[in-house]
Amino acid sequence: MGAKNPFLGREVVSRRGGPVKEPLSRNRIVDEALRLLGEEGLEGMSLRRVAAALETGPASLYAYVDDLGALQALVLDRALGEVDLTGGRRRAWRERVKAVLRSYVKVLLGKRGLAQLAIRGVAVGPNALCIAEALLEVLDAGGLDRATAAWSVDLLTLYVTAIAAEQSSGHEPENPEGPIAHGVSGASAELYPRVHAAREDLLAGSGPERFDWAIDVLLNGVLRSPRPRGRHRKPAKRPP
Amino acid sequence: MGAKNPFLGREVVSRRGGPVKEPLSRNRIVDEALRLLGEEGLEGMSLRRVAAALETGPASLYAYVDDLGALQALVLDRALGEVDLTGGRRRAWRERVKAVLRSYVKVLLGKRGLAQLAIRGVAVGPNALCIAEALLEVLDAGGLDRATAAWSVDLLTLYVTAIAAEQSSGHEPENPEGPIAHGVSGASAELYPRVHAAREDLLAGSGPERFDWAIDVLLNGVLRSPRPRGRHRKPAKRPP
DNA sequence: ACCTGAACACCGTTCAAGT
DNA sequence: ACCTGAACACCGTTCAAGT
Repeated sequence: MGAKNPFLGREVVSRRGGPVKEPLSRNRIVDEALRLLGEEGLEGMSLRRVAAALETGPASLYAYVDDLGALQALVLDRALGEVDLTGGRRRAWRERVKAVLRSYVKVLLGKRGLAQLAIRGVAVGPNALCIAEALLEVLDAGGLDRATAAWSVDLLTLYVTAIAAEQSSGHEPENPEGPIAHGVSGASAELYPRVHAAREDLLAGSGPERFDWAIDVLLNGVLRSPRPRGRHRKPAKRPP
Repeated sequence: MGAKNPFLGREVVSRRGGPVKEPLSRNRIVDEALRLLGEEGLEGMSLRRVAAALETGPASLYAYVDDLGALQALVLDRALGEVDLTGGRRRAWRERVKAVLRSYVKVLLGKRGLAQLAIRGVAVGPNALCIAEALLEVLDAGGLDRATAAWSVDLLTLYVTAIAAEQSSGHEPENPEGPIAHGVSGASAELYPRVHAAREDLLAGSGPERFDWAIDVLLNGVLRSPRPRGRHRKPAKRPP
């Protein structure tokens, strides 16, 4: 430890005596987990790896986080904070919905394991609620009745999450554009004549093209479908 | 081993000499894995448990199955063979589409871990192709052009899988109707006024009600949206 | 050549023993 | 009271040593 280059390493912060590790906190844990998720994918974000990156043992994390599932939910919601909810305030409402949803997929595809994480278990953290709030506002501005708007938020976010997960599975390690292409283009003309005939259409179009088409389909459908008749479940009195 | 009750146990099949275990086969492995999936859920379907149930070591399975992912794909496709593709031949095409998709969700929700398995990684096995084939046929009968029909199959199956996974996460162990209800009904009126105001609508409706509404939305949307413009990617010549 | 026991490198979670 | 090393009960996968 004698003559070390002072520009290397950063143990300058050390004081004589005990270690000076920044104390653990839920925030630091989620930060580190999100970084690991982006760099190593969903499988790489293990409690043990997060703990190791924070220079502690895996048991220490349980003081701040209930279990792996809770950490995953926290990480997902942290990431969802990056979604742009403005949607370009001046544009037509349909374009604003599209803008928000496009930002949503962009965020989900921006970190390696994020879309896979989002597709298991719907997001319900504060940032997910902000997204629902923003979508409800825009759909309301578009003139949808409240019941239709509410169910539409569910439909739109569920579909967008699903399409992000599908696309991100193609981005992963090997697999030239995912396993779908391989399965479809290998479909025999005798057994699957229609799949075979439509194979070019099935594989046609880039990600954004299909995404835009799908969102238009969903919005057109929502606008032309009758108001949902689902009876409200009053949580107050329950039947005996 | 002297005087045993001959009606207990079933080692009557044993012959002197070696063991008489039915030989392993890919079929037996997939059967056993599917059974475990239904009884123990997705996490319970491990290679080691499947091997133990077949009275062998985990390494033995690798002669018949590439890895866990391959086994999961085989199990999923095996299960998809139960989907009813007839859709009631005499009905109107929209009802036939709905019938096939309803059978699809029913199958996915029929075994505990199946929907969770389906949502990770789109199905591309022979039975999945049969479903695509059947849907293409009905959509063709409905007068959709080939490109729209092709993209619609993707949209419909992706959404139906996603909704099954969402519903099945509610069916799991604890959680009174899933985490969504808890997150939404706890949304504060100050931070999320619209979510708060719409909370009854967001939670209203049974599974089938929302499913039927969503399928109508998708079909209405598909019928009223312009033909997708996505250029075909000819696999022959690629740009330099 | 085929099969597999044992080993390897990981997991999430618990808990007793430390401070 | 808080923290955590070590242990527990699992994983998927590999491979050498058997037949």
